[in-house]
Amino acid sequence: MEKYLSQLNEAQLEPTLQKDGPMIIIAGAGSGKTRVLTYRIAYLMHQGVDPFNILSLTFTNKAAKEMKTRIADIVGTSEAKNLWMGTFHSVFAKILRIEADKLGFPSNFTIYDTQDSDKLIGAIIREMGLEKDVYKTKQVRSKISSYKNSLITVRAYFQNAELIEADTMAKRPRMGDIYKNYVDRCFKAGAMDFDDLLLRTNELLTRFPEVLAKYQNRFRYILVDEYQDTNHSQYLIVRALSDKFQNICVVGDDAQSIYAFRGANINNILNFQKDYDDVKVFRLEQNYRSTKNIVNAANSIIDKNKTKLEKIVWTANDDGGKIKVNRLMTDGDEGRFVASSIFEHKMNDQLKDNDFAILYRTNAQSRAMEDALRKRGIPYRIYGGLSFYQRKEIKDVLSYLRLIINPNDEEALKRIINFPSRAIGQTTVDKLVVAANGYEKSIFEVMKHIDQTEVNVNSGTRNKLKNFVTLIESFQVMNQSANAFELAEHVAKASGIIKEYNKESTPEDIQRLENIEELLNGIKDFVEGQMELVDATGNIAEFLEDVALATDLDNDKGDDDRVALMTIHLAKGLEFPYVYIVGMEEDLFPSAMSMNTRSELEEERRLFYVALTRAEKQAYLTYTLSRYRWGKLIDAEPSRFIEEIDEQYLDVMTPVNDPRQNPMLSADIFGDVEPNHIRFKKPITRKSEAKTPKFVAPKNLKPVKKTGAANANNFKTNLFDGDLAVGSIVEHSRFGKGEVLKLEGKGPDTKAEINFEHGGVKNLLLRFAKLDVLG
DNA sequence: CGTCCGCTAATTTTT
DNA sequence: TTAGCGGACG
Repeated sequence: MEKYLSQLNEAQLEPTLQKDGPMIIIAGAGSGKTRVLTYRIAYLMHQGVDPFNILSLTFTNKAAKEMKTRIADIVGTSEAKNLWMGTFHSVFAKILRIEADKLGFPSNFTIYDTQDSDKLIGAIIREMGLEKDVYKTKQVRSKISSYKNSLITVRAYFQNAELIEADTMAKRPRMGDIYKNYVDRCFKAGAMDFDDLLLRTNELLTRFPEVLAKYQNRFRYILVDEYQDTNHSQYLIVRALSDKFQNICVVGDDAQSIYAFRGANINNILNFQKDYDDVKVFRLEQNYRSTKNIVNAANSIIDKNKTKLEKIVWTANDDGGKIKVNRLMTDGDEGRFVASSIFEHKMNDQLKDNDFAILYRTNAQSRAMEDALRKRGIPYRIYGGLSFYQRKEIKDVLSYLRLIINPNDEEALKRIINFPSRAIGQTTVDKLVVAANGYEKSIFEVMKHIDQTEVNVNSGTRNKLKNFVTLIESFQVMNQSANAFELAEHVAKASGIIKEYNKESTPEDIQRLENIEELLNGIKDFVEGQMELVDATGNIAEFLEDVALATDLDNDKGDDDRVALMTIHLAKGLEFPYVYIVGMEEDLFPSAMSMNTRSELEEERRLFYVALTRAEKQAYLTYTLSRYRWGKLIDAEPSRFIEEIDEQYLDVMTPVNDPRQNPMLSADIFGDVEPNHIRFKKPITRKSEAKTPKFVAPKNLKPVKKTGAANANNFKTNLFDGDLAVGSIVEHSRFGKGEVLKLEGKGPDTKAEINFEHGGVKNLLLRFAKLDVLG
């Protein structure tokens, strides 16, 4: 143990050795807080605290896993195994499964993801006959989510005249009824959404004092990481559980609070000292990660915020290079600039691809970056966005598995009852839903006893419904004896999903089959991994829980050498030698939606602070003069955040008085020439940008691994009128070969009438059509 | 009941 | 610029 403790500096050692009582560690970016947390837990165990009595809550499952591994290295694997460690959601999902019956839930309750919630809310709005333009599904969902995060239950809502008044004023007087229906339907389906995992935990701890006492006694030492991002619901859970022993250690950085939009309350960390008696306060202010220039620049930014805890982050590291600021003409140029720059660094400084990260405010910005990296043959990996588990084919397979575990799962059932097609249409499903609501049973129950119900369907449909029930029940029988992998493989085949995608061999279908195969492999890995664990069964239910709460980051093996692309939110907690922060423009960053109030703007500023402090050696900022948004070129202005950085830490590469100067850029505009040998052939104008063929991403990119070079071949470029003439022979990925009959219009807006061998005569806009010219 | 087609809204961030 | 939804038709 001493060996490890000697690795800590004075400021880190103090909180590590502080065993009892409430404490807060205010930890600046890159100050080694993970190390402190890790060693503190190890030290607690070294001091004789039973790992069963330690609860550690982290922000991602990956963080938990890493911490556990590091602790295992110090105290031994068998001891580390007994620690409770994970995200709020995963830890309390586990507890809720144990205590589910008290709340009237089955222990195998389903966890609804956002998509499931949206579908259910949409269905309820439709069933209630409300106008979908007034009651927008996503708005309603986020409203319900914020109620839940503030512990406003349906009953509390209806008792709160102010809330009702507010919703009425907002022209949504039925909000409360939708909320009630949503909660009822989730309950009946045996399902909890993300917010329920916290809300129901609170309900459990409040309504059942003996349960609270049980977990208070169990979790004698509680640690919470990223405390600045906890919401009210999480705050109350932590308070309740720590109330008896008061051995509560929270770690966080108010300057990195970036999840207010999801209910996080920065006051939780600002007010911690008021919540407990005799709080010990520790500060970690030395940054070990970044250069002086980066640390100081970041400090000069966060200084602009009014709401903050005082702390001074400093570093003993080298000055390093100043932060480079580059202006580009368009987002396409921005991508090419970043790709060139990465390419140069790799060559000149002997760096690896995973030394680089490209960070952006919105997921939509990844496209331009991808295109440029792919052209350059630089391998990359996109984090976030549409995750693997949200893909249609994957969700379909998972829905079968979900239904096996919990046949009341309404969203899973609706998804697959007619996929693959069983001739059970919307009309029939609507009737079933009505009946289910009437009988206060789940849809599956109604189907099971269809002959004893009043549901008005003909005998043919009746049989189809019975067949579906039989199919699911046969899977359930198999689940008694088979492991998760055997079951999933059987389901994929017997449900007809595999056959469905084997029908035609379009590239999309092939991709989908590959994805399903990858899912099955994942399940296999999971089963094998579970064999080693004591308290795990290898059952499909456990796999589904992992999936429901997994984030894209959690699945990262971290072993491949690729440039990382992700939103700044996702980058929190990570570090990279070279960081490119792109799209530094007003209305984009800070986002146009976040400039209404001071607190929103301050959150954007903290987000920028997070972005900048990811960089170890060098940070780049880029912005453009115009950017494609909604398919149109929109003028852009540089972000106010650039100006807010003290200029002594900046290297402005493209001064404002010289709009075209940009030596790196020209290389890629006209082809992939080595950056150092380029000369401008033409001034860079919008026209030359337009002439650059734009790559069109395929419908289904390989989800997890993406190598630029590997995919480059199959792309079809978008055509312009000059490329085609009447009589040209073209090929389309779906319609096959065809002859151009007529051309109409100019430039990218050209319309072409083409007679295809599959599909006959079609009118296509060249701007969108994916065509190859054959002759 | 299923498929095709055209309209519309989305782009803030996610456990 | 695209995905997703609803309406029309077979």
